[in-house]
Amino acid sequence: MNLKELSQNLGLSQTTVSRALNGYPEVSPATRRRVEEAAKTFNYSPSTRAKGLATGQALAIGHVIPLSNRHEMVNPIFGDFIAGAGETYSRHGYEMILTIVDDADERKIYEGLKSRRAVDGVIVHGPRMDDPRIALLQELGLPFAVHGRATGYDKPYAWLDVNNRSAFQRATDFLFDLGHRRIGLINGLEVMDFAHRRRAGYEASLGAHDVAIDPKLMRSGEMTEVFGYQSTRDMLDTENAPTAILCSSLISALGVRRAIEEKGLIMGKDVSVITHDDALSYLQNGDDLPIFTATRSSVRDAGRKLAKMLLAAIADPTSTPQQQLLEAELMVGSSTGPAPRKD
Amino acid sequence: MNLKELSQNLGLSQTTVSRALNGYPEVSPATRRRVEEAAKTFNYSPSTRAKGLATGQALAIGHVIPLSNRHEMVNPIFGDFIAGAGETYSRHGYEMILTIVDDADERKIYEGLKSRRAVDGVIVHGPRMDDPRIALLQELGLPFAVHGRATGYDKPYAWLDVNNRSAFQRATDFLFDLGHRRIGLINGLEVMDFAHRRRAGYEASLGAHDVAIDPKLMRSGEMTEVFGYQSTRDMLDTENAPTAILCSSLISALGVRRAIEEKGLIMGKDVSVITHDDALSYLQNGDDLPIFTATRSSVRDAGRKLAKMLLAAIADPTSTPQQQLLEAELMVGSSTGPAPRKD
DNA sequence: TCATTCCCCCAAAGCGCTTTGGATTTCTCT
DNA sequence: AGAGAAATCCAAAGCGCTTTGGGGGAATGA
Repeated sequence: MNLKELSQNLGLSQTTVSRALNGYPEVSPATRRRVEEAAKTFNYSPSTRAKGLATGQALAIGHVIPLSNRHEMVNPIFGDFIAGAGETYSRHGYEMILTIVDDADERKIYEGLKSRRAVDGVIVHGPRMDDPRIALLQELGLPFAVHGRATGYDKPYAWLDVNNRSAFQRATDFLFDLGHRRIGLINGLEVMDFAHRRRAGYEASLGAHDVAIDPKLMRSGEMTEVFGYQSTRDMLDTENAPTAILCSSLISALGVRRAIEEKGLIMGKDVSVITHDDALSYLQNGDDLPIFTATRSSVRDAGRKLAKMLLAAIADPTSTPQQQLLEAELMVGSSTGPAPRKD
Repeated sequence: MNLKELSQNLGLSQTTVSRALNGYPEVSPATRRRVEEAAKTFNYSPSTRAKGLATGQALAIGHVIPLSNRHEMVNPIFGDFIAGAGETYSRHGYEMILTIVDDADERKIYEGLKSRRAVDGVIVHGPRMDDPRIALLQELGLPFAVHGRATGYDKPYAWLDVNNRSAFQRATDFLFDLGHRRIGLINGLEVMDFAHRRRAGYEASLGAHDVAIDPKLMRSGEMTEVFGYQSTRDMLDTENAPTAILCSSLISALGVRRAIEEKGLIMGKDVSVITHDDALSYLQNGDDLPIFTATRSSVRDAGRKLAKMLLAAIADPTSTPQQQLLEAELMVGSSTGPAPRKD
């Protein structure tokens, strides 16, 4: 069923039917009702492509997901983020177009998206330090919004980020308050902007407490369970082992716990652990009371908000770019406790 | 830059330029080269929408992701599957359109996709027992391919599935061979077809070894870490505790291990564990040598294959539906060992 | 040389929608 | 009742592409 058939069926012109369906005022309420009912019974909805051609809009948002640098790792965050964003899109009649690329082809992908007029805007995932994509998109004139920020790029652009720095600073402060002085950091890849900021927060707290930064207590890598495990095991094996560990992801935190328990130590007593928790639907931090003390911020919620932001920017291209900094909440669980006294 | 401008620029008609770019024979090699170069320098690529309108194709595949029944859980599999499928699509010039829905709205979504002519076909994720979507899609005449199968629907349709039944039967057999007789099953939600089949395999093996099915040894739920942990803890607390556990996901397996170790038992010695492993990029089962003994099948690879299958079905709608059953490989790790002797 | 076949190329129609610029009809007011 | 304003509706153009149905020129064969 297309517009033509529907309008013939109703004995109206295509113009009138189109207007009735799109809420234009030049149509009597009676006619509008009639049209809407017919559309429903015939199960008519306008062809996205034709509509897009006519209006010059794509009614679609692109998500370009980078495969983490040659590690072939798909960001585990991504499913939940998408779920959040998708909600917003469908409420506004937009479609979500996904592209998975390895970093090398990114430029081509964005250019293609632009020149094919396939999307009205894009969400940038996983910004890295000095990420070239932001300049590229600005140059292309393709509306965009970034999940995170890119240190090193200073012109204004739309982004939404968790305050990673303050979250990790606060978490570290919390450990100091508990009496810990040797605190390890198991971080994500530090080319990723978020990891860089987390480390900055961690180091700021160390500085504020007059504790020297010890490279032996810092690890950076893809945040897998195994990575958390190995890093922790190695740190605990050193002679001046940390009494607390800060960890960048719940997945690696599972590995951290494993290493601790394998050593016969008790998490929350011998070694304290704080992790960041993205509130992923398939990786809950305990049922009601959290297992891990965590800095928590829902990535799904971030998806919802960032999508809304991008749609607003598309609707009014002249507006100044929105920026939103979410504060993570510190949830105290059973993985932290007072530093063990040296005997 | 659009076709018209490009052709004027070249002093050719739109027809010729279009033909040159699409590989039609009625164009001299010299002209073709000239056109291709111009297209490259002007960064021209045809508008997807216009092309779609003209050809009647959408050049897009829809993925409709169900939010797991009122649990709001995004399938953790999904990121890796999509990554695999995306590869195939982009190689064939297709776009991937994602829609996230909760089960109630599914029908509307598929109807909308069809009537808006937004996609040329869809991938069905997470089929459940007697899944109504398959009949619906067949009725709508929208090409589709299923990741998994739906028990209870008997007409032929395109699918790709892991042989879950044989995998779990084999895994259970393996445990019997090691001398285990009390074997627990920690399964996914049994409305999901895959979980049903896994259970069937498990039960078949029990039957073949003359061991009665004990409901106390079987759990079914969303496969989170916490679920694995609690189920295992509960089972180990009973007086006739299992000496081996079969688990449906690596995530829950982490919880299984935690429960075992918390009890002061050793995995692979006191309690053996076999898990299914989807080879997710962010959840590797050890680095080189696997930690868990596992039935392994790459979900990313499944994505690649199923996408290819769907594209083939779209290219030739008259062909009979392809079906592909992948065998999971049993990888022996350190989580299994001979059954402890009763003293 | 002329007719025939290829080779290249083109004008124009059509895909399904929105939107501009009227054309009718119905109201409203004097 | 008659004129101007409102209220409804319509025909046709246009979005950017593909594709049908030729058309003219060069090459080929007799």
